[in-house]
Amino acid sequence: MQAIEQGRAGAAAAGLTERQGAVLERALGLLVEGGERALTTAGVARAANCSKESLYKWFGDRDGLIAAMITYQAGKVRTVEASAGALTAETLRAHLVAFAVDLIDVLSGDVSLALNRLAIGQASREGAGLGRLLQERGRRQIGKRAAALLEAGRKAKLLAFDRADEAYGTLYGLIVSDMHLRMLLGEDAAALRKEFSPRAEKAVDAFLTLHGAKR
Amino acid sequence: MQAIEQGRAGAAAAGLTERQGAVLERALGLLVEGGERALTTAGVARAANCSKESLYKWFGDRDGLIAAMITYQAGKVRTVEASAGALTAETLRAHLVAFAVDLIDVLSGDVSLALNRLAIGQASREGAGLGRLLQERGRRQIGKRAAALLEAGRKAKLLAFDRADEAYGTLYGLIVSDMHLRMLLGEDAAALRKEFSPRAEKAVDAFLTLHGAKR
DNA sequence: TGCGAACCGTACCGTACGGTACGCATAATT
DNA sequence: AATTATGCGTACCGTACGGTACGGTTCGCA
Repeated sequence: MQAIEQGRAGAAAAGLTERQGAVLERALGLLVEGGERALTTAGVARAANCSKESLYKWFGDRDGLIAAMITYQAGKVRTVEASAGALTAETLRAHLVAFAVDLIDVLSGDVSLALNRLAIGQASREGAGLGRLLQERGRRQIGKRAAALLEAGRKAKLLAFDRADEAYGTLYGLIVSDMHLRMLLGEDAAALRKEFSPRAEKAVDAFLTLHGAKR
Repeated sequence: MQAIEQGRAGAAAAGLTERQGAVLERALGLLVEGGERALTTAGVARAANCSKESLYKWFGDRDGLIAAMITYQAGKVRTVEASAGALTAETLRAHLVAFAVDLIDVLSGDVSLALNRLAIGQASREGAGLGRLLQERGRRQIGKRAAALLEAGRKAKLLAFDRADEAYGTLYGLIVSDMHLRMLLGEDAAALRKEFSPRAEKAVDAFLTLHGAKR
């Protein structure tokens, strides 16, 4: 588990007061606990011991509050930088397996699932603004890490592919398959995550079969 | 495009009046058009020229209406049975590519996306009842077809795998990757589908590289 | 010590929804 | 022809939510 949660970094990164960060934290808690229906302005105000007036002053709008929640949560997720040391076939494989485990950990997290459900629910109206926000903010860190890893593998002549994004898509599909959707639909995330553990190495091996250069 | 839509089959399959099927059709239209917020009992009654009282008599509840919509829609999707003829490497590959295209067609359909969004939105509360319903009803047909195809391929000694469900998971991941989630989050489904077309064969080739016996 | 800004708690308003009840028309049945 | 069932249209009720306004309080600052 290398995805680090830093308590106040999310607030600072988004240019928010510590108090506002605490409010967003409580809002995320409400969302995780009871879904979108629990995310009412009155409920957030009550849970965070602040007034609705402050909520509207700080975030402008209910959608602004949600957007701030997404940005705040994305700011909390930090991924380890790829080690710049020498890359062998074994270390590459280990890094890929670690990436797979971290990816599943992130996708199966309570807050991640709740925010994805919320954004998907709002996707029909409002032109997918929250969806894009979630996609960009959320995938940026994890995607950057994968891209760096793949690029390093290619530079070390351990991987072979034409386009890095396509290779990443293949890796992603092999790792995730339909697990994310099933979790979003309500299947027990913990059970699926446990069931996945032995599959991580298989997925990486499949990816190396497809894109490994020295096999 | 081999997923066939049969007008009244959905109604008959679910034991519904033709009139009730028409009502569900309008309800699906409303849902596709405006998302969950447009799916109000008054709106359905107005759009379908029926009374709210009839809605409650027929479907009991708003959730009952939604469940009926899912069942009705699932009853409309029929997939072609795998041709029982001789299976060569070329015909197997062609069947797999056709399956990939059909799978993306189904997943990117307006109604499918709308129902998935709805079920995901309701997944937090109510113990994932709609989610399971959608998963079982929706995946049954397409999954059965894939299983038959894979099993036939193994029997013809063209494919090699230990567990059919794991192989199917691999195939699914290679085909879909994160396209489904991106569409659910609001990315333009038509654009993604067009972008996917050339990738279908690559996905199948990758699957055959992993599980093809004669390579 | 006096002042102003920020903010909490609460009350309030308009709206919209789920669900129910009633009056009336239409069609089938006896 | 009379009766019954079905169902449409509408009105209604209770509730809950988003958003706004107001009085009182705390805290920093001069």
